[in-house]
Amino acid sequence: MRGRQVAALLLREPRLRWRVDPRLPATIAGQRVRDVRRRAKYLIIDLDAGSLILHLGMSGSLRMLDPATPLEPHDHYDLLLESGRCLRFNDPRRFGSLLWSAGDPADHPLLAALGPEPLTSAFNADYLARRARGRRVAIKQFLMDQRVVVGVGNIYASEALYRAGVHPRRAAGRVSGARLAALVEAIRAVLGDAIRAGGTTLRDYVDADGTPGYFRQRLYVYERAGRPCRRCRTPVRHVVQGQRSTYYCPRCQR
DNA sequence: ATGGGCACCTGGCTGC
DNA sequence: TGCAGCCAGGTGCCCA
Repeated sequence: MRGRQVAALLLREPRLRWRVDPRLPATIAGQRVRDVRRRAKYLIIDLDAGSLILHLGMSGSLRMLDPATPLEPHDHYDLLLESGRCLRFNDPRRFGSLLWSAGDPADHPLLAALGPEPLTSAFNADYLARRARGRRVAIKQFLMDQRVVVGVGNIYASEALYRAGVHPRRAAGRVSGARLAALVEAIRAVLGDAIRAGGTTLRDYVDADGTPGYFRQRLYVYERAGRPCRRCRTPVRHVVQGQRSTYYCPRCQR
């Protein structure tokens, strides 16, 4: 997409997580794509006069295809390029978003308070200890708080806690410095491993080429309730925290 | 400031 | 075969 010009935005269904501004197609038509990048789970498409901020939510996907490709249910918008290609967004649950930022997207309200990227040096044991101090929220929910660290979703939170040997219900402020350091490394490792495996396909996730991710086979606890812990054979437990499923080994995680 | 719960929405699966 | 109930990869917002 880089260097191409936006020919049009075809907005079929503006009712996404936030209603897409009906003036957006007129705003971006004719602008050149200066860069395509990512911050947390937001995709940022920098144009001449501002940036598009996209999010896939739980069920969203983007495909680069020929604009003549027949529409499928939940194809909510097409970003047409002057090159003749088309970026098509599909999202059954409509938890995804399409926003416009006229200034620096880092200052956009949704991005301004985000925590560090987990694979950078800014995310380290000292940082995590400082943020966790005094916090009584469960460590699992703390790790999923995007103001603390971005990118750790429901699957990888459980997996990282397992790898670090930390009980998901322990108060964030009561996890020792050594264990927080182990958590930093566990988060880095699990995200790296998952990325190398192409992601985790639970049901229907596929990458831009249509390839599923193979990390599901390497999950230690997620969706393994009742099955033996791979390390100690104790049955994996399932609990609910903040309306989200959590999986852990009661023997390996303290 | 913090923590907890709800909201947004559709589809797929299970069990009766 | 139909249908109610439950669950799902995210995360902002409101209230106590």
